[in-house]
Amino acid sequence: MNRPSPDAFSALSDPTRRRIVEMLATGGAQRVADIADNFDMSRQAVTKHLDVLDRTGVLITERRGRERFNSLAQNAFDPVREWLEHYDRFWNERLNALRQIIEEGDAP
Amino acid sequence: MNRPSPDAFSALSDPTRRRIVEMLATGGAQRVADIADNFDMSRQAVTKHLDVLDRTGVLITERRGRERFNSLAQNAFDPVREWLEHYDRFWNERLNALRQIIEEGDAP
DNA sequence: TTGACATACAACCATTTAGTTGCATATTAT
DNA sequence: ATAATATGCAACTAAATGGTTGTATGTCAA
Repeated sequence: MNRPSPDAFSALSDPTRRRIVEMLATGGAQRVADIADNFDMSRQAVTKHLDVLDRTGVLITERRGRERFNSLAQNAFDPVREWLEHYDRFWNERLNALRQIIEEGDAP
Repeated sequence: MNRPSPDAFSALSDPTRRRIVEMLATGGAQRVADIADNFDMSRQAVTKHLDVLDRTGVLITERRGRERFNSLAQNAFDPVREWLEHYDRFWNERLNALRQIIEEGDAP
């Protein structure tokens, strides 16, 4: 009964999951219980978030003995970044067109 | 009874909304009904998505007569891009550390 | 002015999501 | 062997989400 893998976009859509990614990125806790200590919610709730991140490929989970170590995978958010870069091109064009007006209107 | 504004991350998390953004970015339809024509769902459902995008600041809505024109706002996804860029730095560091190993292991 | 058109408003529904609690299992330490 | 620890599994719940339909409102055209 495997749930469908959420995509990177929806993995990112939850603030708790973003905080988890931040923790792992900055070399913080990696074990489930240690990660959960940073949140005001149950360990099981955090586990669920970790599972979501795992299913999207954001996390790599390694079981050593009774402990589960979670670490970041590379390139997991590439689809998101690529999407943004692609459409940023459009926004930048518009931005350039508007920059003058904005600066003129805001400058002291 | 204003609903809380969803952030840019969750605005992006729905594929229908991403397609709407793509349509607007590529100069496609701007009126509600025309946008809705591109989807296999009711116009009202599309309106709800447009409202979500509007509340996050992704869209700018302009009412002219009986028509509503939707266009993209600039910089709406900046928080997302900044977040990604920040943590990409981490991933790139790890990637550099691993590149050698990967290349050595995979090269013919 | 009447009718058609574009949209808004509102109630409702099913599914998903984010959380909970209780209990089971496996591993380590004494 | 026993107890403590780390995690997993499962059932449940509340609220959010993504969709529906029906009706109302304002605007344009004949």
